[in-house]
Amino acid sequence: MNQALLKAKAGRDAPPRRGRLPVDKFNARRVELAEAALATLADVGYARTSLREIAQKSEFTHGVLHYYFSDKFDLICCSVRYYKAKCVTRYDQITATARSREELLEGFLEKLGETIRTEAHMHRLWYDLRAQALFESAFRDDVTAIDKSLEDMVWRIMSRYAALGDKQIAVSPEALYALFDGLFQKYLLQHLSGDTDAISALQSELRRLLPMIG
Amino acid sequence: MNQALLKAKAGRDAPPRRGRLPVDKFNARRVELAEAALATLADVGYARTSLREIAQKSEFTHGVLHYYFSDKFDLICCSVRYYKAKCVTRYDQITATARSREELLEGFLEKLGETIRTEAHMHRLWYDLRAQALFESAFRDDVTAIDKSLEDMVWRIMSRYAALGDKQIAVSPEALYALFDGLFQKYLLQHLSGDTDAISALQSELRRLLPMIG
DNA sequence: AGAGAATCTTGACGATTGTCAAGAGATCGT
DNA sequence: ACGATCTCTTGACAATCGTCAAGATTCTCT
Repeated sequence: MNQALLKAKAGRDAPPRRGRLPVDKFNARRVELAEAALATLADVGYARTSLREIAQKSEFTHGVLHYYFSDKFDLICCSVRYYKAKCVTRYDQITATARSREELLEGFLEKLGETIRTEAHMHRLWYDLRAQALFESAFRDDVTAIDKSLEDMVWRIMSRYAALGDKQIAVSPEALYALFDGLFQKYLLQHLSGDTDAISALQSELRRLLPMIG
Repeated sequence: MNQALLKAKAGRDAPPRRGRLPVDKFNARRVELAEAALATLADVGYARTSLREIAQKSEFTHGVLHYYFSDKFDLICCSVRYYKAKCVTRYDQITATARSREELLEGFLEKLGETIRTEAHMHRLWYDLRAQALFESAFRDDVTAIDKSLEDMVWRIMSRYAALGDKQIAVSPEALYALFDGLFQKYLLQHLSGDTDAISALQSELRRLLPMIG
């Protein structure tokens, strides 16, 4: 067992220094296992996520998790950080290319509906982890950072939308994100409950709302 | 062991028929244990709430929980329903007595700050349970009902606020609740993270927002 | 090819979990 | 006061949990 590695694992943020060379291979496997952890979290929720179930979603056995992570917490924290990158660029394409308010609005709503339809489990993972941060201080910094980047994402979309209409945004970034997030969470629950109209209800709610805000 | 009781426990909603008389005493103890469950959920979160820890917060031992509830799920569902009644009347007093927009706004913000300061653990319990409902369908009906009654509560406050200024509310009840809820959750996390300015930040955010909405 | 390091599997450990059965204690009608 | 019923405790169970150590396997470099 590599002693330098263990030290790196203990400190939960520094990139691990390997004895030999392939530090990328090591990190690649960490990411691979983090993805398995995210899949498990999305499937059964934080409360019922176990290391053995995570390992079962990877191509390894449960013992390997303690080779790449110091403990369960380290693994889940790493997964949460990895999750962050996947969220925040979802609407950048449509924001950059849309040439009218209508085009931006409809493109955004289309993407929004699609992500609820196809990634609902990933989204509920996020709300679960954010709730865990209310109890577990080790999650708070990461969760707050993700929240902030989502807020920024929403603000970017709305800024472009307002600019296309030569308008000003009427509310603060916090309030805007709170509004979007609260609505998203509500209709996500409806969608997961089997309500087939949930997505279109969210879309028409936002179609009414956005012109009022900016 | 009472067979009729067991049957009542199996069906998770019907009021249990007892062999003898004191059906109220039976329900009173259920409520007592549900309160211990809520205290545990507020303390450690859903993921780490165990029956033994719940019993430890009551004056009984863990075995009694299976006398009053068919299983852990039944207990937590019952606790969630009991929780509902405690939330929705918090602002009724100030809504009824306030004689001006200013008085209502400041009274509301005062109560809001107070409940974050003194009942933060209870509030995080709610966000945890609502996240669990995204995974566990057995929670969904209760959670949706509680969400609705909170939405109604917010709408009542805002309606009164708008009426005192002879104005109309500019948004839908869903959007209004989403906005309040999203902001509340954000600043609750800040408050629990040790940010002593979180409450006043929420208050000034709402002070700016409410006059715009109605 | 062979030595040594890196990677992964296996199996075990102590602790904790939900559940339940057996029985002790309390309470009630008679 | 006694017997029946309700209430609660105790202790056990099988399962599952995170963790870790020992060893098998694979990879890498000379």
